[in-house]
Amino acid sequence: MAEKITSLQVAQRAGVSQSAVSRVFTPGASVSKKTADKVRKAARELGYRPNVLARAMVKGQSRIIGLVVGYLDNYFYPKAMELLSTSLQEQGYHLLIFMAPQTGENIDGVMDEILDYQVDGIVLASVAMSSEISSRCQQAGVPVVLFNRNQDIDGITSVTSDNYAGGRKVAEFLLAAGHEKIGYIAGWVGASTQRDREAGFRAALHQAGRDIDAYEIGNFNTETARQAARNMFDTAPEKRPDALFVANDHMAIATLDVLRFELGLRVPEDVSVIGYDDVPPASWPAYNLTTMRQRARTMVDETVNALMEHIQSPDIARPRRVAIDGPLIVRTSARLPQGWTPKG
Amino acid sequence: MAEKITSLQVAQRAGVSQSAVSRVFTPGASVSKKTADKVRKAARELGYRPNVLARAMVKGQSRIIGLVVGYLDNYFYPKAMELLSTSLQEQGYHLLIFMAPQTGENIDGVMDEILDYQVDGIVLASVAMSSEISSRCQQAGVPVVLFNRNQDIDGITSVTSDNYAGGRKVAEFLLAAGHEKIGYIAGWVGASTQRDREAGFRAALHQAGRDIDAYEIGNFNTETARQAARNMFDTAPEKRPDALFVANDHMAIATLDVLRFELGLRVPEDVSVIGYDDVPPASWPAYNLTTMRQRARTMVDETVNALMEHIQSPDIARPRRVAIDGPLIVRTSARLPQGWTPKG
DNA sequence: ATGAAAGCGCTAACAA
DNA sequence: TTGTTAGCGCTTTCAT
Repeated sequence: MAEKITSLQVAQRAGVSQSAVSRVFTPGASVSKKTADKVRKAARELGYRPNVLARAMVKGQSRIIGLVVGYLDNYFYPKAMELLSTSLQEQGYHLLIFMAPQTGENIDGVMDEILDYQVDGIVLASVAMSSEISSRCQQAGVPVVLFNRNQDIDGITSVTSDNYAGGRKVAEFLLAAGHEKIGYIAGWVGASTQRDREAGFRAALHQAGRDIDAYEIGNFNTETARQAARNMFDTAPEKRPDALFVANDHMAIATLDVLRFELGLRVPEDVSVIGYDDVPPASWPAYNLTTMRQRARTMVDETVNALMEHIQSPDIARPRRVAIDGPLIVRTSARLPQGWTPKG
Repeated sequence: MAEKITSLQVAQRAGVSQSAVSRVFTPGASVSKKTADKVRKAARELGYRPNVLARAMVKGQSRIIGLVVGYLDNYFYPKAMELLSTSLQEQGYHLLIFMAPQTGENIDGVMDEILDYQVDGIVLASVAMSSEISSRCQQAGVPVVLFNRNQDIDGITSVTSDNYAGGRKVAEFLLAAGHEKIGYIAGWVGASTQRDREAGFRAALHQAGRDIDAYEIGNFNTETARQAARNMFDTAPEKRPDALFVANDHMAIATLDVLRFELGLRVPEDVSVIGYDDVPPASWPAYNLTTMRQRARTMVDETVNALMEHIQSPDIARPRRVAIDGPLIVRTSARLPQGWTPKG
C-alpha cells in the first residue's frame, strides 16, 4: 500500500532528531559527517525522499513554473516547450501545464488556477493578458513572462523574436529580387507577432515607395490560410502577386500546397513565398521554404533568465522587453535577388 | 509585495472561525448559507484563494499528474499531450512535465523527482521503465500508465494503438496491391511500438508465404531514416523494393523526400510508401501519405480513465493493457489494390 | 452548523 | 553541531 516514509521515521531509525534529517537533505545546512552518514543510511534503507510539497509550504517556494499555452498546432511551440522544460529542470524547476481555453479570452480563470498552485513564476506562451491579471500577479509576487507575445502593459516582461525587424528583412529580400506585386497573408490580427511582422514588412515597403498589393487574413489557421491563398491567387495571371509573405510557416506551407496542387502555380517561378518561424517542416525538401528563423533556444534562455532573476531578487529585477534578432533562412521557395550569394 | 491572503484573514474579516472558511471552500461540507455568504464576501474583497499545496499536504492528494516525455519531435506527441492536458484539466488535475534524459535510460532519477512532488499519478510517454521502478511506484501507491509503449512487466497499465494489428493491415494492403518486393524501415528496436508493428507486418507477410525483402533501421530518427532509404533504394531498379513500410510517419516523410528528390523515384508509381501515426503532415498535399492512424483522442481517454480509476479506488482497479484499433488511412503514397474502393 | 484543536511533513529560529 | 519548538495554510475530527 501507500507507505509514505517521513523524515520522522528516518530520524527514529537513525537515532537522531527529525530536524537533523531535514538538515542532511538541505544543501547549506551544518551537519557532522557522522550524523549525515547515519541519516543517509537510514533514509536509503527506508526509501525516504523529502516531500517537495511540504518543503514548498514552509519555504513559500514551490519550484513550479506555470505554463499557459493556447495550442500546439504550430510546431514552434512543442520545440520551445521542450527547451523550456529542460532548461528549467536543470535549475530544479518544473513546468505545470495549463491549456488556455480555445474559445474567448478567458485567461482569467486559468490564471486563478495557476496562482492556487503557488507557482514561483508563470510563462504565457502566445496568450494575451489583461492588465488586471498582470497586476494581480504582481501583487501576488509572481513573475510573469510573455513568450512570443508582447503587450503594451507597463512592467510586464516579454520575450519575442524581433518581429518588426523580421518583417523588414522579408520585404527587403523581396524588393531586392525585383518583385512587382507583393501579397501578404496575415495572422490573427489580435496577436502582437502578427502586428509587428506586418508593421515591419510595410515599413520597408513604404521606404521603397511601395506597399502591400494584396492582403488576406489567415488567422494563423491552416484552413483559413488555404482560403486566403485561393482568394488571392485564383485569378488572372496579370492580377496575381508574384511574391507572398505569409505570417507564419504553417500557413505558408498550406499556402504553398494550394499554389502548387490546386492552382498549378510554380514556386518560385510564378510566385515567391516566404514564411516566418523556421519550423522543421520548412526545411523538408518538399517545401524548402525561405523563412525568418525564430531562435527558440535563445528565446527560451532569455525567458528562463528573466524568470530566475525575478525569483532570486524580486526587488532588483526590472521588467524587460526582449526581442531576439534572427536570420532570414534562404531556401528555394523565393526567387533570389540578383547577385545574391549564400553568405549574404 | 507578495501578500498572500490566508483563510485566517478571511475568517477574521468575516467574523467566523478559520475552519468555517475552509468549509465554505470544501464542496461537501456543511455550512449555513448565511455563513457562506459572509465568507465569500470577505474572500472576494481580500482576493482570497485556497492554497492548493496546503490542501494537498493534509489530504495527501496533490491533483498533479507527472508526465515524462522523451522528445517532442514526433508530432504525435504534442497533440496527445494537448489532449491529455485538457482532459485532465477538466477533472481538476494538471500535468507536471519531466523531460526524460535523451542519453541512456536513466529514467530512475526522473522518477524519483516525480515522486518527490507527491503526484497522484504518472504518465510515461514513449519511455521504458524498469520493473524496479514500477514496484517502487506501486509501493508508493502511485498509479502509472505507459502511453504508447507497453512492457512485459506484471501489473503495469499501458495504452497503445494496436500496433500488431496495424502492421498486419499494412502488409495486407501492400499484398493486395500485388507488390513484389517489400521493404521495411524499422524504428528504434528497443521500442515496443516498433517491435509490434514489425511483428504484425511480418506475420501477415508469412501468412501469404512472403517475407520482408529489404530491411533497414531508422531508429525513429529523421536523419537515420534518410540514410536507411538511401541504402535500400540507391541501387539497380530490379533490386529495389516496389513497396515500403516505414515504422512511423516522420521517418516515412523523410524517406519520401529522399526517394523523390534525391533518387528521382516516383511515388507510388515506382514505390509505394506507407507510414504509421497519421500525424498532420501526412495529410499535407505534398506528401499525402497512406498511413495507419493512431487515435490520439481515444488513447488519451483510456489513459485518463485508467488513471482516475486507480486514483479513486486503488484497491479495486486492476492493471490493464489497452490496444486501440485504428484505420488505415488510404491516401496516394501507395498504389491501390485492384478493385479497391474508398469505402473499403 | 460551528469553533477549538490536532496535525499533514517539512524548515528555521532558538537554545544548548 | 544538535535537539526543541514554532509554525507554513489547510482539512478534519470532536465537542458544543
